[in-house]
Amino acid sequence: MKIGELAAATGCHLETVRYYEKIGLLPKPPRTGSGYRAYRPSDVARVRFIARGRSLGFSLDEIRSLLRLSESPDLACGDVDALARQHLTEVRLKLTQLQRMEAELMATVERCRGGQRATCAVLQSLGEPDLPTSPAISIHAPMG
Amino acid sequence: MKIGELAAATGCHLETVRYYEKIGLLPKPPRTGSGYRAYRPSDVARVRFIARGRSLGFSLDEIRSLLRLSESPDLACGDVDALARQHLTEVRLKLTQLQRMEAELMATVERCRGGQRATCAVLQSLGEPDLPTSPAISIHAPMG
DNA sequence: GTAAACCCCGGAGTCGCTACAGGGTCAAGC
DNA sequence: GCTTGACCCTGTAGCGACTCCGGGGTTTAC
Ligand SMILES: [Zn+2]
Ligand SMILES: [Zn+2]
Ligand SMILES: [Zn+2]
Ligand SMILES: [Zn+2]
Repeated sequence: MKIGELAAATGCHLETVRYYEKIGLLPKPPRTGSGYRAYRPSDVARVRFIARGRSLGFSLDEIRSLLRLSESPDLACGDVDALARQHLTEVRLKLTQLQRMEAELMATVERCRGGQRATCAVLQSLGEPDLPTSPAISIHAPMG
Repeated sequence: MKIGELAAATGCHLETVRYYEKIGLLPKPPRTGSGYRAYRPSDVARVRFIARGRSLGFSLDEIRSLLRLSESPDLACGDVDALARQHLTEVRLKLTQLQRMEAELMATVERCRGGQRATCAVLQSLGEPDLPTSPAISIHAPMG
């Protein structure tokens, strides 16, 4: 199976597949005579594992660890679970930050019901001299 | 006031201040004879405006627009509010994605109470062939 | 035979910083 | 006068996780 089919079967772009190969998340597949990558069905499973991990917010480095752990079938799953729980706390931290952000933003927007610019609550809130600035988290990062 | 004092007064790194200047968010300040940047108090307000905007999750581009809008004092605040409301919906979208992520992750982690790797619910969930992969959002981005 | 659809590679761009490397400047202490 | 250290300058490279582009080669269908 060629890279396009693999991409279609897993729902990700073929550039992404090449990227995963480049950073060592996918093994280098054999090539056809003309240099095309030739994948096997198990590669579909591996890419799907990665995609599903990403959709749970795992970083590619965490997924790399999970893949390694999944390849040694004798081990107990303690390490896997620890990694997942650790990641869950990261997610929850982000969640509370985002909730705070949403609350502040909503309060600000609600306060301003379209008057003059000079009394705009949004601008007032941004211009307030001594409000504490909580940690900035990225909302506009590209999301697949 | 020198860049270090500006940074201290606003709570951000001086590299960040230089970065804001580079991308045109801060005007180029005059220089001392030896080439040091010499800021005025109004620059503190501007950097704080940016920092507060970032802490509400606005992108630097959105903040650029907000700054421009804040500089034409005659306008009504309709555009400002529209931008803020638009951003609020972005935040809420991210929030629901993160909540979904948290719920799935928690359910998975709870299902697995540390047995054998072969029955690890986390690995099973990742290896499940036909689970839909929802959009991946970045959890591990650097956060100030 | 030729056009479309696929594949290859390498490099650059995204966002919002952060961290150097390799220098210049300034104030204080001896 | 000399050194030490804290500050400042520029320019560049790096982070994560892709995405897109240019400039080519290959395969497939009509
Ligand atoms: Zn994580
Ligand atoms: Zn307003
Ligand atoms: Zn926004
Ligand atoms: Zn487990």
